[in-house]
This record gives sequence, C-alpha cells and structure tokens, in this order.
Amino acid sequence: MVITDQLIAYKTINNLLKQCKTIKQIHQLHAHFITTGLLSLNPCHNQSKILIAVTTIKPTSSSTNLLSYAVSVFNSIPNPSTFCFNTIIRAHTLLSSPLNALLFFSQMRSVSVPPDFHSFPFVLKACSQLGSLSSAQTIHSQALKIGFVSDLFVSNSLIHIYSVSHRLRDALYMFDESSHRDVVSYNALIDGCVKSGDVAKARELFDKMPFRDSVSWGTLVSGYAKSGLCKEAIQLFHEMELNIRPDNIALVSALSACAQLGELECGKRIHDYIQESRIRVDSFLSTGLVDFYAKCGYIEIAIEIFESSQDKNLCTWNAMLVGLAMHGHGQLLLDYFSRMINAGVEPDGVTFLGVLAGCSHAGLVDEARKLFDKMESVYGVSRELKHYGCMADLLGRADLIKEAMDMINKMPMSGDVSVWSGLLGGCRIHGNVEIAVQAADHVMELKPEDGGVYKMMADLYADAERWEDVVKIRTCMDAGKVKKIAGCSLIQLNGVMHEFVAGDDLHPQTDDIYVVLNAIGKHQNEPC
DNA sequence: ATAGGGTTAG
Repeated sequence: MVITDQLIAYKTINNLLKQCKTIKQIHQLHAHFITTGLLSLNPCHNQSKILIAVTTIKPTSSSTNLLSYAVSVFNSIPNPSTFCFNTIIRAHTLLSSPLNALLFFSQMRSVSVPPDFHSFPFVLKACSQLGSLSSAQTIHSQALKIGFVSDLFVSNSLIHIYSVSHRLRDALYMFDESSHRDVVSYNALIDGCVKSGDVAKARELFDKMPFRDSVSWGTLVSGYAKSGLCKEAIQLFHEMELNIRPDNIALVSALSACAQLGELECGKRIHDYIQESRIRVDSFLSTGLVDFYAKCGYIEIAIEIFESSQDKNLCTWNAMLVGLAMHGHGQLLLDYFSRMINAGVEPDGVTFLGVLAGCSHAGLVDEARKLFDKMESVYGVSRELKHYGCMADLLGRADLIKEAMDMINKMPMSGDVSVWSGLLGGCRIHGNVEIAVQAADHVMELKPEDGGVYKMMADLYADAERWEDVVKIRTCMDAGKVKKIAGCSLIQLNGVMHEFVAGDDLHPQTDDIYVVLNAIGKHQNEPC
C-alpha cells in the first residue's frame, strides 16, 4: 500500500468521525471532507461513513434532525451502492423510524440495487419495531428468492420476528430449517416459546442447547417471572449465579419474581449484590427495586431508592405511584404525580391506575374525579375499563352509588367484571341491596364461576336480615358451577414463609393472631 | 455495518 497524504488525511478523518459526539462535529468534518476533495475520492463509501457517524450520535432532544441530515447526505450520493442503502436503512432503524427504513428498502429494490446479507437483518429489525408481521413475511420471501435465508444473521432475524409476532410455529420452522444454529438462534426461539406461553418448551430448549450465555439465562428467568412461575424464576436465577455472572436484565427479572412472591430475603440479597458489585443502577433496576421494596412492605426504602435513583423512566414513576397507592399514601401519591408531570414524564394508563387506586384507598374522591376527567382531555391517556373499575370502586366506597351507576351507564363501552364488582363492593360496605342485586347480576352473567359475588350477596342479605334470600344464594352456590377460590396471603418473617388461607386455622399461632386481629378491628371502629 | 433477553398494571 502506498502511503499518501490523502490516505493519511482519510484515515484521520475516519477516526475522527468515529469519535464525534455531536452533530456539529460531524458537520465540521463533512465540510472538511468537501473542501479537501476527499469526498470525491470514493464518494459512496465516504458519504456512508458520515451516515454511520450520524447514527452513533446519542440523540438528545429528537432524532429528527439527525435523520434529516442523514437523508440529505444520502440524497447527495448520485448512485447509492448497496452499502449506502444499508447504512441509511440502518440509520432509520437505530433512530426508531422503521417505516422510513422500509421505504428506503423498497426504493432500493425499485432502483435495482441488490440487497446483501447485511440488508435483511436491518430491514427485519424495522419490521419488528413496526410490529408488522406481513412486512416481515414479504421480506422473508424476498430473502428466500435471492437466497439469503441460509445466512445465520438473516435466519436468526427471521426466528426473532416470528417469535415476537407470536408465530411460534414459523419460528420453529425457521429454526429447524436453518443449517447452522448458534446461541442466538436458541435464545430467539426460547423467547418465542415464552411469548407464546409455552414455558415448558422454552425450558426444554434451554436444557438441550449446547452452550448458554447470559441472554439464555436472562430470557428464561424473565419468562418464568412473567408467566407467574416466580419460584422457578428464583430457582433458575440461583442456578445462574453458579454458572455465570448475572447481568442487569437477569437481576431485574429475579427482583420482579421476588416482588410478586414477597420473597424479602432473596430480594434483599440481590440488592446487596448490586451494591457490593457496584453495578450501575439503571432505570430498569431502580424500577425493580422500588417495586420490590414497596410490595414487601418497605415503602420508606422504596422512596429512598426512588429519590436516590439517577435514572428514572415512566415505569419507575409508575412503580413508585403504585407502591404509594398500595400503602394508602394518597396525598403523597398526588404530590409525586405532580412532580412526575413537572419532570416532563408523560403518564400512561398504568399511571392512572395507580393514581385512582391510591385516591380510592385514601378516600380522595374530589381529586380522583378531577384527574379522571383530565385523563383524556389533558393527558391524552384513554380511559379503559380498568380505570372505570377503579372509579366504580372509589365512588362506591364513598357511598356515591348513584354517581357510580350514572358513570357506568354513560361509559362508551359496556361494563366488565371489574367495573360491576367495584360497584358491588361499595354496595356491600353501605348496605345498598337494590343496586347490589343489579351489579351482582352483571358479574354473575360475565363470570358465572366467580364465587366472590355469591359470598358478597349472602353477606349483604344477612346484614339486611333477608334470610330467605340468604338461603337462595347458598342453594345456588351449592348447586355447583361456582368455584370457591379461597383468598390467601403470604408473609415472610425472619426467613420463614407464613401462609394463610381464608378461614383456615393451620398456623401454629392462630389463637394469638386472632387476639391481635380482633384488637385491631375494635381499634379501627373507635373514632380517631 | 448485520441477529437474541429486561421493569410498573391486569
């Protein structure tokens, strides 16, 4: 190779491009490229280097500027090569503009620039970002025609898109058909099994794969946690610790399992591990920790972690709000909600579930009504059945049964079990038999196997001394169909799990527990 | 230059 001044300048600029942190720096280098004539040396290749540099910039406010710059660079290339097209498609997938990525791909096809084995993974990623299975199928057929499906990256991209589109059979087909598979093929398919609800199949693949990396472990731990198999999730996490260093993703999933189960000791150990290993607490981990401590009863620690967290996202805020709601801290929750809005975080449906549930528990009726009104008009969050359910519960508790009934009648959709059960709960508290009968009819129609309604109606009639009706209800219950699912709760104390089922007396300290419970009950009835 | 796993609610 002949070392020329031009080559040195080219290499320097190439390295400088890689180090660019801002769009301004790229502009300067781009200008330099033009003025020194280096751009004309190999225009297609060098312009693409600029495009690649653009995509490595961390988007600050919006990626729109970066993309429009990238497009203008692309448009200045007279006859873009495959490499150029790949780069502009890649830029759009990286900066979350998948539709445009697909449009560039179709432009590429229409001007007969042949795609290569780099093109397909980019384009398929755009399909998965769009959630468009049909586009993926089209791309798949093109890849098949040109003969790229045997490429490992292409076939893995296809396994992935079919997995996330809940097309497990297609994902399995791709997996079985691919001549060579690697750990990524297995991981993508394991995720597909999890997403299609077949955790057993996921486990089977996990057990038989020749090599497992942290993604394999993390996928299955989170799969178990999401499928409600929390004990399995924690067990697998412990097994993982013996084999490989858990990363943030595995830690988050394990924390979620601990939170769901109330596994205080296990979750604390994870927290200790995070601190000892000086793991950077990202927004996912802070969410996991806040949720975990809140669910295990330690709302103060949850608040502490939330406040000290450097990295919060919508879920972190939601976990905090839901935690405060669970603990009955209604006023504090409203303060946090305002802080969230002021911080520029856009609330979603979960946010409002937390806020409304919190108001309900704290009896903050006016506040809830106002926020419920503003949900769509001010915050642009659509009011779903769950939110109406919260309102029915809140109004019912506050003895505003008529208002709750009016709300339900005016709803744009028909009420579901949660809405009518919410209203029924209010009727039960305030002894409103008439409305209770209507609400109960709806619940029984929508969920005939629900035993709770019958129990509630029996109690209501008993309070109203309508004994004949009590007998009728009991007869219905005994007649079958009704599943009596007993309420149950778990609490861990000093490392021992205590389990209670409604009405049981199996705990060794049952008598003592009831003495305290009765005392609390009496205390609650006394005026504060 | 290309492929895979994460948190909140229900």
